[in-house]
Amino acid sequence: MSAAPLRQTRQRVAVAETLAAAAGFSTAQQVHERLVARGERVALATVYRHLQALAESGLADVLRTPDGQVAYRCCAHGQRHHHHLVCRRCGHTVEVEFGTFESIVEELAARHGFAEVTHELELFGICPRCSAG
Amino acid sequence: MSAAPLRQTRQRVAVAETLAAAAGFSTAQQVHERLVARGERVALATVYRHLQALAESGLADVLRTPDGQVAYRCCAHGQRHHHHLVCRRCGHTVEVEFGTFESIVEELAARHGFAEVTHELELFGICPRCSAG
DNA sequence: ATACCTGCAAAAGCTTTGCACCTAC
DNA sequence: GTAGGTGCAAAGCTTTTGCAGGTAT
Repeated sequence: MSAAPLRQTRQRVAVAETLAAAAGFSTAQQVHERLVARGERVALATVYRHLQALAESGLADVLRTPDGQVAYRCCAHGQRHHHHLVCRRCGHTVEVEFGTFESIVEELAARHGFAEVTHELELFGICPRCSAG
Repeated sequence: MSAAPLRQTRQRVAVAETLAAAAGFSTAQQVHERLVARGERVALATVYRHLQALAESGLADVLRTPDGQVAYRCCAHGQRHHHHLVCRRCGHTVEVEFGTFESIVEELAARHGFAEVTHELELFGICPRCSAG
């Protein structure tokens, strides 16, 4: 019934470390590229599997890039739901929390009688660094 | 330089009508299905092309479903940016506008020095009708 | 007549899956 | 020793694209 225990493999560690080291969001492909560049040999399919696992266990955030890829980001904060401001150019990410917004969503869902409402807010822009360059 | 004039074809009308008739968001595949069911013969590729065109010209909203498909919805409101509360089960959609939110986003982007910020808020839940059933 | 549009089919991505082998426990 | 993990390759999906023929204007 409970989930099977996860094994500590070279690949699992490598994927988790690579994701953790990244500043913003990374796609499976990007994580794989970095691993290869680092000299680690990990199959792309394995990267996909680990990223999914990380997301499911709540250790990573998931979002979809505007062009449809799935991107993951190591999630330092525990349970706290938060949003992101992502630079379209360099991927630099600012983590954002604003209670005001959360409560607006709740109030809104209630007003329309919607249940089990999940919300995902994506903000894409150009960060100050890229604007300057 | 300017866009070529759009021709009034059977397919264009059929796709636009089908999208307009739908209550919530529709994917290209769904629109195509409905067309076929209605007896219209339109190629899937053509549906994709028209939906993209509708979105580009601002006549349709675009969003990505949680599983990665692109969904479109006929957009009655002109320029006004708005968001949606979408039923995960039946697709029933409520159009939502809340100025408070828009200003929060602007203030937030400014605070972090981000430029050209676009935002998309997706709310998925179970609508009252489906909850009752 | 001439752009533009359509259909078909193939290609292109990203992601998932099947299966035999491997390895942490 | 065994259950879970991995690699490889193939399949699955949605979406895009090339091209020859069709059609509004």
